[in-house]
Amino acid sequence: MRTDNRLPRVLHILLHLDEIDEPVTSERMGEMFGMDASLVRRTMGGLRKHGLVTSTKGHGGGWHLQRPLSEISLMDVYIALGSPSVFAIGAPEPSSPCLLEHAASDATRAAMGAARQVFEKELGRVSVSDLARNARI
Amino acid sequence: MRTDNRLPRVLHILLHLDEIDEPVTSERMGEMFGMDASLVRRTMGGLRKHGLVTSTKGHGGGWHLQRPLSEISLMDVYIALGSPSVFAIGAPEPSSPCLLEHAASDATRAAMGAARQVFEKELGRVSVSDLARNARI
DNA sequence: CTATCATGTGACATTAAAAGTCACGTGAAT
DNA sequence: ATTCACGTGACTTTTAATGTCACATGATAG
Repeated sequence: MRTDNRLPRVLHILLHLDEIDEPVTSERMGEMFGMDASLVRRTMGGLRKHGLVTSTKGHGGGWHLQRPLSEISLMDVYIALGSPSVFAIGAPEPSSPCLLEHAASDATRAAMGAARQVFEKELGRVSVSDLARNARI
Repeated sequence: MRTDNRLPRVLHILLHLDEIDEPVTSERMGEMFGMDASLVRRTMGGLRKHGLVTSTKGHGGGWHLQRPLSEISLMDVYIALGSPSVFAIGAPEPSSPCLLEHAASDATRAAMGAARQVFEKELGRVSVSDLARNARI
């Protein structure tokens, strides 16, 4: 399985976006972060739909923040990315009515559920501006 | 990325293995669990290396448990599978010395680390025989 | 008005790792 | 000696993220 690295990448983008006053084009972001401009648009598009950023077309257009970073939690970003699945391991729906298979699936899921809760709680209590503050120390 | 379903699958196998007195061949396991016999051998081989099961060759050979299920925690099984990576999301090593990129990576990793700890703790406090007990209720 | 800039998006190519398959070597029991 | 069963290298298949390309859409400048 290939890991989904969008969360840290988007956080990085947002942190820089906050330091630039004028709108930033996808093209420029692509150069800054080593991404294809089209991929930038696609990724940022998710954030736009969730009200984190806005985009303007035409001359002088580009991306800018819609809310201050202090009002965006890492969890908001994670959700805006579509709440990608956290786990590389899984427990598929049991393929048989076998109770032992169910027990094995359930136990695996229980551990994953507990881990997921912690993951989301951690993301929820940190704002993107907290990261900027940490970086400055 | 495709999810790694080996943990629940192997737990299921171990639970059945405990209910069969004679050694079970890979061939038979393959039929029981819808796997290629070769894949069974490969998967169980990991468990053998960690002392959870043993295998015998030749007539009447096959797989059997080396320890009672009450002495095997889900964490033992997870480790025997090679401690596969838990997460489908990730934070790669920062590609630049940019402090903001580091902060973004670190925050993501911190949440993942907390989640991983909980995942492993949950696995550690459940034995495979606990699953059998749950299934019987 | 039209040329240019920039986003929006469908379609396709690439990549990475699990899962699955095949073939054959090794060793044990009859 | 034959059959059974594991052990394992090498390969193919599968799946979803990632990345790329081309072009439509809409906004601004002059």
